[in-house]
Amino acid sequence: MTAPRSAEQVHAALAAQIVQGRLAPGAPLAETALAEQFGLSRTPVREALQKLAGEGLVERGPRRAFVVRRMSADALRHLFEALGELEALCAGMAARRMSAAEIAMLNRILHGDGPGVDYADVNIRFHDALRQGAQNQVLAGLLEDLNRRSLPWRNAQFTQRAERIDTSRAEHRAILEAVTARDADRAAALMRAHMGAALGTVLELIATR
Amino acid sequence: MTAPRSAEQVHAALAAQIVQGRLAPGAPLAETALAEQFGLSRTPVREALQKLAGEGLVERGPRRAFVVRRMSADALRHLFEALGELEALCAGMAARRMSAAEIAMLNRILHGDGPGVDYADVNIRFHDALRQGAQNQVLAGLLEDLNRRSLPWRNAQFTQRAERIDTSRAEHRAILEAVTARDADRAAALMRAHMGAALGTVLELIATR
DNA sequence: ACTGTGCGATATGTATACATGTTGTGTTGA
DNA sequence: TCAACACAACATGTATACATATCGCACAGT
Repeated sequence: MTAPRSAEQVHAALAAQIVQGRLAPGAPLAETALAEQFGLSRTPVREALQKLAGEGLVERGPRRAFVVRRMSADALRHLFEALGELEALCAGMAARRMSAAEIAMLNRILHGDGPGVDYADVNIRFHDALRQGAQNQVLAGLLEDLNRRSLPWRNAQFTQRAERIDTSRAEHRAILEAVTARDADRAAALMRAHMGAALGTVLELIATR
Repeated sequence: MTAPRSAEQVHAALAAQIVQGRLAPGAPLAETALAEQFGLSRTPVREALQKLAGEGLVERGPRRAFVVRRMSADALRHLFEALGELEALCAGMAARRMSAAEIAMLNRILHGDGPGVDYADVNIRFHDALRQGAQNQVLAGLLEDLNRRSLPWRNAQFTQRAERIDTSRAEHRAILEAVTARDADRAAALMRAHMGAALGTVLELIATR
């Protein structure tokens, strides 16, 4: 592992560590320590931390120090609700706007997968395709942002239960059907329910911890 | 007016100038020149520029220099569409969740003001109250963000035509009625139409420029 | 005359030194 | 013994000096 050589690489490295949960919420991010760790001066480290703060992955703690962002149960609910509503919004828009070729691609993502492809991959590609299908770069950017911010908590439980995965697959197929039928309202409602179910289990797991 | 937190003051000053249109899209923001202008070193200026870039008010041009963000017609449409959809989403949620007291306050904002209050103020307070009424800090934050990003173009035409203001007032009252009736779908649809009308005129004005 | 290469200027990226503010601890007084 | 004040240590905020890359211009060669 070659040491990062620029502010952007420091940013990417820290973001990855936070998203993967290798840096727990509340963990201090002292500029001097990180600079020494990355073999750089404080300046690019500072720059990376400020960018992370702007993205909501990091916040200021006591002593104006940067710490990995902590979120209250309420804040988490708000984040997950926003994520679900925006995904639903995009699904509805995608049902109206996706081309036949794009819908065919969506179909291939869900059904064309052999046994070698795991659910997590299909899940990401399915949601990505719908985001693109909404044909609004601003909404896509917002969703990407919310996804990053929620990943640390969604990754807290790595292994989805098998029955939940089966249910999710069925929900994906139902959304695809609604999109194929150009039924925007149904696509949005199904996506809202899908996200609510998926994120609800995460919330429960976090609450019981 | 030199106070501590110089970087934040530079950020606020530049953001205000960009939002007010005093810095035109594409205008170069050289670090050295700004540092001299503010009587500071490049470090806090740099910090402010990076924060502005994270907020989408500034982008990188040739020579890696910062310039005031330019937006294509498509990007502007996407931004305005996202703004309208999120406002509609919040309006629907607010119709379900606002307390009676909050709705009464909304009523006072629209009807309780004398002729001395201008439309722009009422408009801002009305939309703010609805955003708060949705009771989701994340969505409120996203909307605040999109508002900032769109302000440079919304402010391009300072004076609303009188007939448009009257129409907007009527639309506000209709939304308030829907919220009072707890009709989320109607509130959302009315808000979507309201935003579409308000932003549509801006888009036309910019296109004909 | 046009094009390609090389050099120079200028702005950004990085490193380091200095200023400042906060916090924790130790000492002193009641 | 407890509380309050002062000092010291460490972290962030700012300034400055240095490194590096990119763009424009000029000159030379075809």
